[in-house]
Amino acid sequence: MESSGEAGTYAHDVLAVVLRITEAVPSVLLWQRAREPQAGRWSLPAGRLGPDEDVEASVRRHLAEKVDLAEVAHVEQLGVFSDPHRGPPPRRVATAFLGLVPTDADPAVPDDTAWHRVDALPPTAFDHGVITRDGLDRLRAKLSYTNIGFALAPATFTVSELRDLYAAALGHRVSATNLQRVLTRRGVLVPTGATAAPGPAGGRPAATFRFCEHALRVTDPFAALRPPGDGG
Amino acid sequence: MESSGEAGTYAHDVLAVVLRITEAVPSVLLWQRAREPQAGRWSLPAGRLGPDEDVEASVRRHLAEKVDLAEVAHVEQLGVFSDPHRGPPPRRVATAFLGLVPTDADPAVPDDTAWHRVDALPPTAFDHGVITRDGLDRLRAKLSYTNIGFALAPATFTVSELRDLYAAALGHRVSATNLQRVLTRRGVLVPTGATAAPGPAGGRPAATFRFCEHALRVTDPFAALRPPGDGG
DNA sequence: GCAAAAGTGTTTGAAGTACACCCATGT
DNA sequence: ACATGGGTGTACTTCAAACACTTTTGC
Repeated sequence: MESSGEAGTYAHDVLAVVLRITEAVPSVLLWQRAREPQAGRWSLPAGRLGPDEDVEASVRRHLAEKVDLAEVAHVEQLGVFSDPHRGPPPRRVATAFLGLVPTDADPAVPDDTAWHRVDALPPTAFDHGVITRDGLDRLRAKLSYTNIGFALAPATFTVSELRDLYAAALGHRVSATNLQRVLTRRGVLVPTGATAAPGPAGGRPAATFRFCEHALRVTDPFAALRPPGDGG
Repeated sequence: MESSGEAGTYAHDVLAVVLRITEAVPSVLLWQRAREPQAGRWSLPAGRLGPDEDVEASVRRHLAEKVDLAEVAHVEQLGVFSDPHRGPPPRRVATAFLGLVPTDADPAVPDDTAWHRVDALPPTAFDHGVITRDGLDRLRAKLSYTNIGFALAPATFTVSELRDLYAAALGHRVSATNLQRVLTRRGVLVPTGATAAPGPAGGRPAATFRFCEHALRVTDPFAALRPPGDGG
């Protein structure tokens, strides 16, 4: 048992929506609660904020218990969830993060932990279903105006493979032709020079690419109201 | 004096970057600390998260002590600031918000509180300078792809007046011609039918407009990778 | 009439979608 | 040969910036 602490102080949790594209659909990393509260339901990886770390360091520390951190290609803050009744007392405040894992990493996970398709979530604990949805919305938005794809894609890939990743994440068809042009114009894709072998049915060998940078960059900063003399 | 509370719990603060365009420049609402820590320095409006409120309710409650809440046209979460050394012990975690006040409101503020131009901030307490910058960056970004201008503009206005607001907030020249076309095309401006009287130097009377909605709406959701058959 | 400010028309360019067509490989 | 998938070329659309020109006022 734990007491509720001094008046005006709250346990602060950090939690992570870790997404990965699997089987042409986004999946989120969840673990099944063995004990109350909410035994049997599925939770996002989470943990208590420690005294000598900020929330980002904390979420990385806790994530390391569920996945190899080296395979989490990007982490960013989603926001604070603080409804006083978001869980049973004592009251907890949580800072949520979005984490992304490339498809070529297949991190080992503990027995109680598994990837779940976001379109068919199992019963989730507390507000974790809502938070997962927020994470996916953030990813979808940023695919359009940043290079965040680097965190979903393998080290090298063909445009077709990348197209499938984007289509899975966005939930709608994506044209390989246009995807290549958009990302090339923005300078986020670099050809490796190598080509991939065709499949068993034949076809022209595909050129392979990689992302130029592996840090988040906004590639389409504003659609309108740019400073004068800035092109357009 | 206050103790540091039970291990693993932290005081949670909420604070607000309240912005308003004054004298053709963005200003932020700050109050001067009378007591240690950081006596004499200027702080963002802030307060402790209460036991029965979420962070947004809390920031509204604390803001009400500094400004008339009815004059804050928009509030949104910026993020969590949690560096263990962002202030003196005991450690405090803070959720920051952005608040916007229209130019036609001139809220009464307490004696210790004043608007300060963001381009000439006085010495700020803790990390409040950085947080202020974050708030301004958020405002600038959203001016381009949302209708957030409604929260800066008076109830009705001419396009010239609106142009001056946008230019002040963005920090660069804005063309009234193009501003009107962009906002009209997006359906965020509505003509009132009335016209404003010309100034003493003459000139054609300006038509007046108002914002169609007074809730935040994303008007330019994605520049690229839209679903097929969605125009383009 | 003239200056000042508002507003419209039009040109230019960039970005993105759609689609036709060519290329390289396997069987 | 021909099917299969990869890639380029190009037309079309939308959006927004730039700028010339017209409109309506005060003096």
